[in-house]
Amino acid sequence: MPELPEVETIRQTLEPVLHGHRLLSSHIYECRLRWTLPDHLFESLHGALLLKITRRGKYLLWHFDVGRVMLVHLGMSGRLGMATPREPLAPHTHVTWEFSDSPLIYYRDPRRFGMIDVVNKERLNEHPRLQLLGVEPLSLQFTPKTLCQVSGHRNIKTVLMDHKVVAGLGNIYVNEALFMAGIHPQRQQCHLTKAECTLLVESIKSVLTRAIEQGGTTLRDYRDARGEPGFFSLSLQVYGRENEPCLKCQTPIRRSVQSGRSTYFCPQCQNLH
DNA sequence: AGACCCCTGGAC
DNA sequence: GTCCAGGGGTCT
Repeated sequence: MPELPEVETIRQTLEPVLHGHRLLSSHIYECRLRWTLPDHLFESLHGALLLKITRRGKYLLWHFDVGRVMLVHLGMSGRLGMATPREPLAPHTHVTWEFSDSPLIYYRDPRRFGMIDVVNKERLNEHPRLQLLGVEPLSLQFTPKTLCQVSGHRNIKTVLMDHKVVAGLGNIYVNEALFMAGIHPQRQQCHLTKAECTLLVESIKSVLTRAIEQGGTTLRDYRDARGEPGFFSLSLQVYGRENEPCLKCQTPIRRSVQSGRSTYFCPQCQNLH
């Protein structure tokens, strides 16, 4: 479900509620996630003050004043939200956290592809899920060079989906950025011109920035931490538009499958050579 | 690079 | 019933 703009929107809607509040208690209702939650995972955080929530790729990092950090990844169907203490928990609720003077925070994940972990601050960058992540796409470190330096003959869509190269992109925004840049998803990365790499980097930054401004993309069930949907769905140019006319040239949008994921593109506007 | 795996739920 | 889904880890 959530790609970088959705995770960032959740961060932005959750942090103002929790920052400066103390974690009083937590409860694990369902320990089966991508990796099973240990019984006492959150114990070291009880009584700790939440300093801030940051984001790295699609991971949310909850920094506590005891030198511990909680990592949360939402997988495909994970959701962080707020509930009143009395209301019954929705199905597939894995964890709830009770913070001082705050609504009850829950994590819910029907497909169980998400993960939650807690680590020492000093060990954060060595965490197996973080240490191999590439650059942040909205940072100054993400440049045309990032794409040029990748070795091999992979197609450009696969390269952009590779979090070791650039962290946080997903299927929606890769499709959208490639359309915006006029680059066919099956182009070999090593055959892109410098100008195309530049345009692609600009397109990625542009589409992510606009998506964050719209609160992300709600296709089915994505909601921010307040329960609000995202409105970038209204701005999608190719994703999910198979057989619909290209918004630039009217040619029907095509769908193919690359690495098991749907790829949407305009065969007219997106150059293969 | 690609196939397969992990899961549930919704559309058809 | 079948197919599909915004994730990614782990094998060959």
